[in-house]
Amino acid sequence: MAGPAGSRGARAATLSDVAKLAGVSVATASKALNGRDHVHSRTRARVLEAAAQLSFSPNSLAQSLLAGRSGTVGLLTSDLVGRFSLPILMGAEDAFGAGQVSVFLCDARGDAIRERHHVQALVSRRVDGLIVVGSSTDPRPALADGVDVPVVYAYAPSEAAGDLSIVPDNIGAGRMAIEHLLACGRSRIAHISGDRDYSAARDRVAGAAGALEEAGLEPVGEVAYGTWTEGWGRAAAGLLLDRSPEVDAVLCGSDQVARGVLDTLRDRGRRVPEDVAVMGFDNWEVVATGSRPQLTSVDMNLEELGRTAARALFDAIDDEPARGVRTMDCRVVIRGSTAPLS
Amino acid sequence: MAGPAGSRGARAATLSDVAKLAGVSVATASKALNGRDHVHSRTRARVLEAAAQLSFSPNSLAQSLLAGRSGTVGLLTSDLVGRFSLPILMGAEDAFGAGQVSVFLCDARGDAIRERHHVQALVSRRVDGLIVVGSSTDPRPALADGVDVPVVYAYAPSEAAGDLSIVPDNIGAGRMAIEHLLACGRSRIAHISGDRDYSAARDRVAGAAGALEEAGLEPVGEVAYGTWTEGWGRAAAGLLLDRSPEVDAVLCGSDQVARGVLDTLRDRGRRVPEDVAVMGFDNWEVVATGSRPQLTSVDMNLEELGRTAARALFDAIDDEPARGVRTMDCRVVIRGSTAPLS
DNA sequence: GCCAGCTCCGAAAACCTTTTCCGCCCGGGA
DNA sequence: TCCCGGGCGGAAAAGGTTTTCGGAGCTGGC
Repeated sequence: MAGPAGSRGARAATLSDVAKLAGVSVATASKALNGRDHVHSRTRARVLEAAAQLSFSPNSLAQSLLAGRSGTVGLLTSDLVGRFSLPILMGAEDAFGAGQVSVFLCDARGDAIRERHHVQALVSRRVDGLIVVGSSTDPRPALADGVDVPVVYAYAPSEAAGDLSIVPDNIGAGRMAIEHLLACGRSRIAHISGDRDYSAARDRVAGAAGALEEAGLEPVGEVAYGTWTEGWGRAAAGLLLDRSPEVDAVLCGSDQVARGVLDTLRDRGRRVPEDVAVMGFDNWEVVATGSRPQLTSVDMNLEELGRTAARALFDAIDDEPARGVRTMDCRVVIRGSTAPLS
Repeated sequence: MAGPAGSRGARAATLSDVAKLAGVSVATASKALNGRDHVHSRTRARVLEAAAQLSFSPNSLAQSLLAGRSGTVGLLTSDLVGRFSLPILMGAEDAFGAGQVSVFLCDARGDAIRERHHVQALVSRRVDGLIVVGSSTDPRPALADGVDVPVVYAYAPSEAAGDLSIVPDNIGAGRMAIEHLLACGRSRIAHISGDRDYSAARDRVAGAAGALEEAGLEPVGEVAYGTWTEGWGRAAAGLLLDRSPEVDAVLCGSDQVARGVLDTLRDRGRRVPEDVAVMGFDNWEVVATGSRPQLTSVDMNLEELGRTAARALFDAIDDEPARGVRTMDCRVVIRGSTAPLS
């Protein structure tokens, strides 16, 4: 059933088992399996045959021990449950998987103790590097000293200037969003944001304000800060329509807020996008495509951010360390909730 | 700056470095650090001091090599992007994290080749066990033979009867949902499901049908199969109201479908929950709490499922293997969209 | 026939830790 | 003073792999 390799519990075949079966030394078996020179093709074939027969799988622990590199990295998230860690994680996993690197996943659940604990374990396992994924774009404390492997911070930058961090360009994103609305011919643009305590919210607002000002336009009303929820979107939109009924576009702090805004607009009989254009943030696929009309949104390219972080970590491992904060461009994904004024 | 341990690139301190600094042999150093007997307390203190000074961290690779177990497990998902893998993964990570087990995360992206590749890598890294997380509750092929570590299948059961699988009890969930609606005094209950190709959809329907029959009730209309989207929910609800306006409760295949149903009910002037109760499935927090009214939903307890899978894997590693399919109970989370008829 | 040179293979060290077993030294008792 | 025992520390092996270096065997040329 389980093939000639024997069933579960049988000790895994080792290189010297293979060598014995092939009638050669371990050294020769190693060279044969690794494609080294100075092995006769007949011998090589015999070794390969023996290895296949025993379903030999080289022990990476031994290889790593000898090589001084484990071919593993640690991915340390502070909040897996959040929506932003996952795509980053996927991008990183993707980039590493291609390069034969295995990934240790650790979730600190926002707890510093737990984080130290995980870091300690990873160091002990001799990971070649570490990616630290934050749960918001606010700067976070650097890892404790004594971690002498390369570290790349993703999403949340490190507070220490000497570290390398990869973050989305939220200022540019705010600018981009406004530019899209302007391109749609809108000029009375309001901004319903999310939680003011998040730098992501403030940065987007700053970018948007900059773009408006450059276009010589005044924002409609104050920027409305609140929470990242549909409920807030509904409430803030109601207030907005009461105070500034002339509004012809609403930029929202997140897709959820935008959903709430859409709800209120529909209740008040405003057509989207004909009367009012609505734009979200984060491009959360199911939310953005589930709404009526589908939601134009800004995508932070988080998967690409994860891939970039992974590549940066590769470089750092290969002794080409970088430092500072690198920002990644966002992109506007256009759907039905924004359209040119006719 | 980086402390006495030396900066990045300096070879990590080894046990013999510690021994040398403490003026003892490696054997003694090992015993001292591991709390073994036959070490004088003065000696032990000296060793501990030396270890701290060098910020010594034992090399897990060497330990694993010697011990014959690595203290690592593989978590193999077929679809990380899906909504169901993540909670399972978190539960498992949680259960393992408590022990001293590290988790390798691999995403096969639904590709069998990629999956084999990952399994091969994990075997080579000598993981002590494997959890395979499927993307739907439909049975999936077992891992290839030749994997001689324990494997637990989560969410999607293995097709091979000898394997151990942990899956949510969707039949029971369907039953539970109906029982809740009955308890609310509803008797004209329709079911708008998701994609018929998913056993999750069919199982929930079967459970719901059984509960209705036991209550001596006829379902309102046929079960409507479609897709797992808001759009489908809106469309199906429209049809339902046209054909069976007497309906007083709608059980939906997912929270997204339920959102769509809520939309249509609102458009048609039906009050929820006064006129019609609506119930979702999956208890997707942001979706369920973002809607108006908030959505009663069935939670599959996926995090608990992940924890259970992890514990089962522990048992299997400790030579207490189990087999067959174990189902996990679901639970109803009651919110505003269902309430007793007044 | 002998030697040079090339091809192929094997012995051994290295990576780092744990554990077993042995030996040393010191104190106490005869 | 001698012996014994107990307490403490050290040498060495084991775990599996890679690499280096040396050596064996064979062929071809003189």
